Amino acid sequence: MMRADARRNRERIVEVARNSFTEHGPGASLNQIAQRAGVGAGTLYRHFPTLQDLLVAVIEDDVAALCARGEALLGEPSSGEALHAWLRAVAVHATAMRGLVAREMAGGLGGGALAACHDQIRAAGSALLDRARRDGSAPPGADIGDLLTLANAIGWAGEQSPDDEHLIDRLLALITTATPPPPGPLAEAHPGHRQRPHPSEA
Amino acid sequence: MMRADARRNRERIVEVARNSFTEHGPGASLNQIAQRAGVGAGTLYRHFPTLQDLLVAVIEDDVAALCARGEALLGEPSSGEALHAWLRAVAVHATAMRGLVAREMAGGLGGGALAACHDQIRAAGSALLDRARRDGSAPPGADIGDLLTLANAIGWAGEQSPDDEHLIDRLLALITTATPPPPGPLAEAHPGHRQRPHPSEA
DNA sequence: TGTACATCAGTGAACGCGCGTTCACTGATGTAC
DNA sequence: TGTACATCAGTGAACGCGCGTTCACTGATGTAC
Repeated sequence: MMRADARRNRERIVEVARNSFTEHGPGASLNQIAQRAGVGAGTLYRHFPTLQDLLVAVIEDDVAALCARGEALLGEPSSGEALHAWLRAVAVHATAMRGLVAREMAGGLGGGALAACHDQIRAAGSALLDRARRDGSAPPGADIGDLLTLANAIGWAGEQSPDDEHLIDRLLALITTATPPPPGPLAEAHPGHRQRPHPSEA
Repeated sequence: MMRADARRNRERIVEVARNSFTEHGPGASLNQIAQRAGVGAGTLYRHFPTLQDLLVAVIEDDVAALCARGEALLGEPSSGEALHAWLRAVAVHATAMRGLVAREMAGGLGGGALAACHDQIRAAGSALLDRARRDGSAPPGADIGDLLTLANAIGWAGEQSPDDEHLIDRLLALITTATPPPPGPLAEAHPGHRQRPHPSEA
């Protein structure tokens, strides 16, 4: 069994690491993570011998959350809005994943746990995209891999301009598969969002 | 006047720096740049006292090239395709700019030369977007700043997957303002590209 | 044109720094009785 | 329940490394005559 203090430390390290990757991207310092988690550097290495191990631990939670969100959104009446909402969640919450993908793809290592995460996300997205396709609210040519890549890229852009809260929403609105967000308080805050059909379609 | 060897060295440093930023992103090593350029570290600092100076030097060329391209594309018959082609150029060629924007925005410094670059790019894009708007081949709600941000994000995604040559084209095709690329050999290579209207529009 | 010289660009070893990583040692925890 | 003990998680100083940056010195270049 795992000792109680070991489990506590492990959890705290993962939590701090998530924040650090969010804040500093892939350049986050492991020594600093250990310090902020209140453990010695050696403790971090006991739990996560390689950087990849730590990244995977951080990501696994995100992946599980995104998959659960996707499952829930399958119950949403509008299949187009469900897909849109899920892509938004990917853009907002996949920060650590971006760092990981960047590093690991660069290193060419891959790693089994990584591939598993990738497949799970892809499966969740495929379910939403297929449903939207059957409803005709997504073009049959759209690829789930490309949509995920684009959502990640938009999330990256959002990180570059943390002060622009609505940037991610505006960029998502530029994607062809995105249905316009439902009217509501959000629409008031974005003058850029069109609620009426485009003149060229009239 | 500038000594001949000084000018040669300066040019070589900028050229090597561009490659290094392309290859390693913002994490490129200045010592390594100096070494690859065949100069001592001090020489690099004589020409570019701060990292920002070096980045600006690299970017100025890119900015000029993109502005020239934009100018030329204003003569293109299809305003929608012209905008699309220009955004593609931004995505492909603005690597160093991405590194700069990421660093400088993070540092909050800004810098006059930087702002000037930003304004030039924005002006070139605005001209193309306005023309497309008048033709009805771009939605009036689209913002040139957002389109540039999205093009940059797509370029970032392209760098993460350097093996997927057509990724940038496929992602650009997902943008609402993008007109489909003209039929040709490229279309053959991208089964994902639709040439006929979307079923939901029929 | 040829030469002597002053200027200033170029050099690269050296510095301090924070990084990732290790490892001999300490001590908290869970277990056996 | 209480205690003695073995296990193994935690510690953090220390290491080597490459980074950005500096600076006393060297030498190539452009200029004046």
